[in-house]
Amino acid sequence: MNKKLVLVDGNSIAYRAFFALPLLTNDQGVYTNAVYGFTNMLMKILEDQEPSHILIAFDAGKTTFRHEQFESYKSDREKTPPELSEQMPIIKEVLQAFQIKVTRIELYEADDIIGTLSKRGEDEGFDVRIYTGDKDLLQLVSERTHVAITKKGITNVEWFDEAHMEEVYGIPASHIPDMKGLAGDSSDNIPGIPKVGEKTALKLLKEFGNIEEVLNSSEQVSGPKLRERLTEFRDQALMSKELAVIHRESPVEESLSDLEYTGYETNDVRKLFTEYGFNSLMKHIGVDDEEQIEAKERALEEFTFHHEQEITEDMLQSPAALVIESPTENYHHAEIWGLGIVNENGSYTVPMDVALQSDDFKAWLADETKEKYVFDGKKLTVMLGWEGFDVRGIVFDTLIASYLIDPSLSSHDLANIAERREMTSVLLDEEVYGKGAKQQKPEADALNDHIARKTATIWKLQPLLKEELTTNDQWQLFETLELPLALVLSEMELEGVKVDQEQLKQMGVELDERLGQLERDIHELAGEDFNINSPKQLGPILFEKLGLPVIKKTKTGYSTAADVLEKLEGEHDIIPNLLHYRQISKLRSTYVEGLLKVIHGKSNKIHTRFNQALTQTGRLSSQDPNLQNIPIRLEEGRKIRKVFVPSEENWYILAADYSQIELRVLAHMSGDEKLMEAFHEGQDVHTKTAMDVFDVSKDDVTDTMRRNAKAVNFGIVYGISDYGLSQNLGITRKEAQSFIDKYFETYPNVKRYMDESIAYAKEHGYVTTLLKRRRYLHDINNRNFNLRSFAERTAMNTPIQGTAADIIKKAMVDVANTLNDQSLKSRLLLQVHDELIFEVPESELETMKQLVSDLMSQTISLDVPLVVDVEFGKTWYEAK
DNA sequence: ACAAACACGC
DNA sequence: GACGTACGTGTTTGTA
Repeated sequence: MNKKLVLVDGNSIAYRAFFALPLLTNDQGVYTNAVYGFTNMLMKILEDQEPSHILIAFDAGKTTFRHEQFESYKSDREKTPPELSEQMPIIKEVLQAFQIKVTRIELYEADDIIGTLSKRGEDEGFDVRIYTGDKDLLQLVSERTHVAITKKGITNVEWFDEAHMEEVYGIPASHIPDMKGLAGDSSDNIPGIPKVGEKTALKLLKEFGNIEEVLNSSEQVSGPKLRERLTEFRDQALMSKELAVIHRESPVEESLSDLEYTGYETNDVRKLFTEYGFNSLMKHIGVDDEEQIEAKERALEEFTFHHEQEITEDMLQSPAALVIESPTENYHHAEIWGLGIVNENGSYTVPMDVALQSDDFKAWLADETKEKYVFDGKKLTVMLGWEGFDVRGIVFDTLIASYLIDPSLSSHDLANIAERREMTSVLLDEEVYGKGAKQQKPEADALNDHIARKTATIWKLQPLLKEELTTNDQWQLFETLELPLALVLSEMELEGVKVDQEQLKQMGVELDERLGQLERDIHELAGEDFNINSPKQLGPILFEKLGLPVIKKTKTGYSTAADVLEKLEGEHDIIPNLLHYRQISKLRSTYVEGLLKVIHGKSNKIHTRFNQALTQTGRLSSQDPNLQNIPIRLEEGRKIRKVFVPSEENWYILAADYSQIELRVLAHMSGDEKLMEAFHEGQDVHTKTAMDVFDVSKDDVTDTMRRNAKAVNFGIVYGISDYGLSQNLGITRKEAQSFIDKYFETYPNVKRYMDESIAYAKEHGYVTTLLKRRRYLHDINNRNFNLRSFAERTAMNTPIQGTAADIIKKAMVDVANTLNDQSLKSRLLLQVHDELIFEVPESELETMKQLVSDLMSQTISLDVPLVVDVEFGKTWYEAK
């Protein structure tokens, strides 16, 4: 048998895993990110190496024999964060479950254990493979011993054998301590020689051999300063080298035969993975999805329900939990599988065709006084809407409740919502039905069981979630804003938007022609045919064949993104053609073909779906198709809007948008007089910002000043960093930072408000909007600068963007109610973050212009006016 | 089936 | 000492 000894630097890998992953916790709130990363790495090692022998070495306590030589050894090292220390025992548990030997020795480091065992291994004819993040261990590389150094991420490593050592360092492995002796190592607080870094050290060693020879030949070294330092710090260098030498005769008790690896018990590992929530790792230990689900099914609570072949009086009570089951993601094309009702009388399922034929059921659905608890009422309402049913009386929606309680949760599936509240009453749809191509309808009994469980879960969750909302002071937000909005959105989605299909096709033909011409030109300019849509093919052509300067690289090669191409505009005729090609290509695929694909067969309209429970800020999103990113900035793209037309003769498209709503919200929430002034006086806010920031009069504001001011305003609203701003303006980070500083000097109350937001977040762990929407910022006190900075920017930005979202949502509810109350025919069709799109009969145009503008600007009262611009036209394009 | 690169809106 | 930088959706390519 192949003798292969794998030695792992446990502390190093744990550290790496901890910092590479966000601070995950399992459902008990135990931190698990380092355990997860470590386990992932461990399994990769076992898979890749199939070791015959393996050991994980850990450091012992704080002091080691090296401290006797040099007391400040590793003294500057930051203390291990408690969030990581807590995880070390769990890592040991994992290793135990995997039946892998672990060791540590007092006064020695993991390095020394590894050094000793690798030597013993080599002597006994083993191939040795070492995993670590610490380059010190490279000194052990030999013909039989290879070292893997962790790179970006956790499971990525760079392998060093003798040849690769030569390539990278140009010195033999055994001279790594010599290098440390000269260059030192700030992370271990090894001093080395001041001002000598890795580069210099390598140069010297390549020239003279080892450290002693370098020091002895110091008079031959070029550079007088360096020569002096070599003499002056001679002893320090020698001591540094000694510190870096790994001890290869440490008192390791384990013999090699103790380290023999015979594998693990799947069950032990599975138990542990379940405990810590490592479901994604299950498949790596040969526990497949079905086994997992079976295990879960066995764990489900006992549950009984009645499957009936007719709708009965017992079912149509109030309140009741209601499930209309459909596996179809896009509910405009839903296949309905069944119906579940749970109320005081019990739990029922009924075949859907039976329910659809029942007038009693239809009346119950449409009866506002019959209170219904649901999961995703919008989906339910739209699905039944397509079937000609009206749904009223939804008074609780578990999806929306879960979203409001914590939008940051990665999943608001019913099973997850329940699981978080210690309920084991239901499985995920995916677990029952399978996913993707493997999805299939189960046997009737299993299907009805699942439907009944879902319905019962909603029933049981309702009081819990209501309590949580109340505790969070979010009940009003839920009841008067989000829940009514869900109904408004369902009407918008069901109504759909009419598009001029013929015109869209015509645009497709024209774009095709232009694309063909551009393609020919580009191929000619490149001197060869290639796939222009492939950055992988385009990169080498631009930056190798045509020799254009490389501005930016991506993970996988050259960046060919628009901002890069724009910098190359003057360099080659191919560039403008490429930019144009990209633009046209986007229009054709996403907008022309994309929209044609989603015209609904039954209505000949486009029916998007708004996701009301997704964004972290409270905004909506739109999909299938996304009607919130229809082109507007460039004229060519904007023409797409011409195909969006009213669905009836002599009607108009009316667009009403809030002017600068986020900045107005900021002015209101911060109470900054200077910023409020701009809005009270009805000035152009970017010009006003430029005047204030650059301290000039209105006439002296240059285009550049206004552009900079606008970018800073933009940055404030979106919470971008100095880096983001610098990218936007094509300036350095320093310059961007100084703009931001100036902005805060100019608007001190904005600064104060931002600081208060951060302080609030640090104290409470979340920030809120005007209407009590919440966003938790888990990294707000993180030691990692970037994560913390990001959380801080989010703390500043979310109350602003989120409040703007609150406002337009409230306006939507107001508008929908008023249209209804006044029996107007006009219909709300779309929302695009700060604007509402309607279709309006000619006879209502004047009424609507006034009404919509008034309702939107008065839906909430701020200390600055909310200004609404209203436009209309025969198409969306003309409503500008 | 999934990731990467790119581009559109706010 | 480096982390990776507003959010969301959709398209295409290219690989597993």
